[in-house]
Amino acid sequence: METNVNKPRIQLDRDAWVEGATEVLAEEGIAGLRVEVLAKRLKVTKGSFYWHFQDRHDLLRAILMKWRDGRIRDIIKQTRITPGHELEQIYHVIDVYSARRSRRGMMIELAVRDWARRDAEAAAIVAEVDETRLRCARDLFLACGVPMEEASSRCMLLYAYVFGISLMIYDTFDPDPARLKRDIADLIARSSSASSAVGNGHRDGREDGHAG
Amino acid sequence: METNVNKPRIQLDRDAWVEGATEVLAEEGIAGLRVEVLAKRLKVTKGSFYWHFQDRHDLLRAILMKWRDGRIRDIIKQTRITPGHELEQIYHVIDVYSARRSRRGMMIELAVRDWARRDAEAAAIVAEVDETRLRCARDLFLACGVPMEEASSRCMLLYAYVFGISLMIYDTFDPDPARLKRDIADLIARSSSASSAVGNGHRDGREDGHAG
DNA sequence: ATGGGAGCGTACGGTAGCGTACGGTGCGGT
DNA sequence: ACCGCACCGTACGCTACCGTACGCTCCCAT
Repeated sequence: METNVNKPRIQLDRDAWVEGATEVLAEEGIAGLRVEVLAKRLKVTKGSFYWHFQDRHDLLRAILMKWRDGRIRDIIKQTRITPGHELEQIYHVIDVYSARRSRRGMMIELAVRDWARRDAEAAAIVAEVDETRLRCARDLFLACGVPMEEASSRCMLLYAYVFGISLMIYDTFDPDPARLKRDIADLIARSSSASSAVGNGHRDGREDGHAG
Repeated sequence: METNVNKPRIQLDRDAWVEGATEVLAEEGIAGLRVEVLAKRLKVTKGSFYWHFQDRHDLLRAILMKWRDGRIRDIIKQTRITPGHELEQIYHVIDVYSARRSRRGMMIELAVRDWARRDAEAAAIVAEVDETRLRCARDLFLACGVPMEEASSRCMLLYAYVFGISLMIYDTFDPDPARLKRDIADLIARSSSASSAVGNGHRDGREDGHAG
């Protein structure tokens, strides 16, 4: 916030708390998100917390809403169709959710989804986000010429894959994880029904033909 | 509880505790698994608990080991190759992990994986289970005639999908979830490299050719 | 029948965390 | 100058939970 003040007097606002809380959520999960711990992390005491928030639940709601807004804004931005690059965009979406690409984002994602398994409010938010993401991704497949039902299946598979893969621990399974991920992306993105926009510069010479 | 004994005198053994603990784990997550809560659920006090277990951590280790053993035994059993039915078996594996088929099992699965994100011991167990499952599923693909690398990709996609899909909330996305799941299973299982064992009785007339 | 141990209950001390009450501090406005 | 408010610290009561100490009660073997 304060750019260069020497003696900061860093007044925390509500959003700073939400920001820090999201960080803790990513690291410790919803159960590890305690207000006293969070306060210590922000170098203040909970006296401050209860100035900005009515109670812990008030914070949790704020976290959820901010997360939802960010995710929805993000997916809309990244799936805004640029004609001629639809398939490329699909690969891009897969890559963006790759855990390594933004470990932090995925940790939050998983924490929120675990939270949603036992909390109706969180579940409602996740439902909103999923709905939006699925529709956006489906539109991308549709723009590739994939028929409606197949587009639905493939975008669902896409998201299930990106979340599921980051739940798995498979260090010793395959000697070439990069190849693995590329091939899986192909399985998800390359439709036999697509208007063969494959090879528009994105698939840098890997069309070695084992998939049709 | 007891079938016909009037005054039960139900002595709890270690395994009964582990069983109950796994139940709580599924419902509340690892953070919600408290020994006093568990004791209350089993209608005893924690005085009993500390007879059977050294401490809480002792219980957690027992849970992990039992889970691992069960999962490994299960996957080996379900992927024991019956010649001529390999592809069918792949579809079966996908179906078995379908959340509806065993909601309880998937809840435990997700709870353990969430646990593993912050605990090295749990992570090691999950790694073992994943390794075994992936190898078993890959062998199934190989038996279908799928080449090694593609078999690796597809079995990875298979597991990522089954876990990922149960993290999502998509009630209102597609009007026909059953079709969705069938089509996704096709995307995962049907390889263009497979020795076309498709249609051996499992795919009950759905070869309508959009993925030929 | 009885002594011992397996299994459990009771009681306790200690810590972490929630939420409240209230007092202190610095800064902007007048 | 000083007032008030936004922001924060301190102190407290309460509950949940961990782990320990110890006593009680069945059951079984001798």
